[in-house]
Amino acid sequence: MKIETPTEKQLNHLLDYNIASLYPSREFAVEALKGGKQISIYLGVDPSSSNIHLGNAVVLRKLREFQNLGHKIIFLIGDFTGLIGDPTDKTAVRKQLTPEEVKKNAKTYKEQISLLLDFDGDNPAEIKFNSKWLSKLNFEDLIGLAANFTVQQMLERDMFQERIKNEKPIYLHEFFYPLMQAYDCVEMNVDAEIGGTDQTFNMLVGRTLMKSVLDKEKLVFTCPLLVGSDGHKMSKSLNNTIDVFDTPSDMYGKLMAVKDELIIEYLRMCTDYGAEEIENFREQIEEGENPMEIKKVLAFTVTKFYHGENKAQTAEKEFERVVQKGDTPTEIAEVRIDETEMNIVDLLVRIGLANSKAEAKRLVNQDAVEIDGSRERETAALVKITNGMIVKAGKRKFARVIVDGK
RNA sequence: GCCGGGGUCGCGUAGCGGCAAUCGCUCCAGUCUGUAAAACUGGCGGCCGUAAGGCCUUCGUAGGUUCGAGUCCUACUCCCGGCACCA
Repeated sequence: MKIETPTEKQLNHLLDYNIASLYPSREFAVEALKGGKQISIYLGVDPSSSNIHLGNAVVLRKLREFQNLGHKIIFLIGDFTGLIGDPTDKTAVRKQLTPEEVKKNAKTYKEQISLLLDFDGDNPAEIKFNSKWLSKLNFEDLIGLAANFTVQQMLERDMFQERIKNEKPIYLHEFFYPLMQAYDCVEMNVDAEIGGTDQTFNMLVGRTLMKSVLDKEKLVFTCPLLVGSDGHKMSKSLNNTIDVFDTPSDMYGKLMAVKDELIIEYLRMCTDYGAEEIENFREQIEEGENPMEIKKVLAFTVTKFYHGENKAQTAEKEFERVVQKGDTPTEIAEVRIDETEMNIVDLLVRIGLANSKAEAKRLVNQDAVEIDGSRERETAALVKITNGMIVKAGKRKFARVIVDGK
């Protein structure tokens, strides 16, 4: 199928921006893409977590770029591979998902990636599930597949080397993961695959297989990995992800919590700002501009991308009010109480601002508790309960007390 | 099957038979600032007590020894490594 020939600029952006490496080579990719011929490119994702985060979004946005240029996008949900567990970058063996978990996670994916890929229009992205073909393979097929690779090739993988060194187990089934992923490519007969740099090995196994089975040179694009807001690997277990489904204020707040040193990296990987604009931001920070201001641009831009301008603005105003100025948020949880007077510690537990009395006391002793704006320092204090009273514990925990008159 | 290592606060760890129990991370709070960034300080099992303090519960499970057990013994259980068996 013919599509419009990309401009030099589009092509360069596509192949250089937020791309870590290209296989077999950049020249090969240029050749494949400049002719105005539609290629099919896919991204495979394990439904191991139900949330798509900004790290996943880097790759998805790159896919969108391909889509906008007229290329065919396939989003493959690894509902079958998820059952086995990708051994990638795990020192220990990954927990295998139950079919229920896989199903549940896969379900929410489409909604989330609709924010990033176009599922309508005349070139809609397509979703596929690899259980469709992988579950049909029999043992004979599997052996045939496995015969394309040597154990040495599999063991080449850094992570396996690491495990051998540390005397950690490598289970046989872990070799099947790249094999299955490779089979996905063959089955879909795609022209290209994209993924994070952590997927390089798996994607290259697919390249090898396509070459030997279909005599086809599959293009492989790897995207750099976005680090979490704290600078560590972005991972759900480290609790440092920013999810595309986060509420606007959460998203905005989490982005503001990104370390200063990561601002530029986040701008480059999570926004549509071009290289010159980002260079501009970098210079501004270097010249002494308050990084906070740039971070607000980042937070706003990203929040706007996922939630729209209005909600992003609301989130920004809320952040300025609550966090920067220390005011009360507009939305506060309400708690009904039918007492007229309560000990401060009991009150904190009752309205859910503390999990235990000991914790509540700690908060009071740490000067973290305010009632209607005045700080409460005595754990023995009795508090008169008044309707609409606002209790604050720490910077972010608020509750409004509603007197439940009987 | 045999040998060895291990299961302690969310995670990772320390712990001569004698203090809810080390350290790092996360986390929470305060100060400051420029934000929920950075830095600094403090906290981080529960209940009672204004407090000093008291009590209770916790180191895989169940027993035992002991004035006293995370620490010693026995059984069980789960995890990890090696060897053996096997082709």
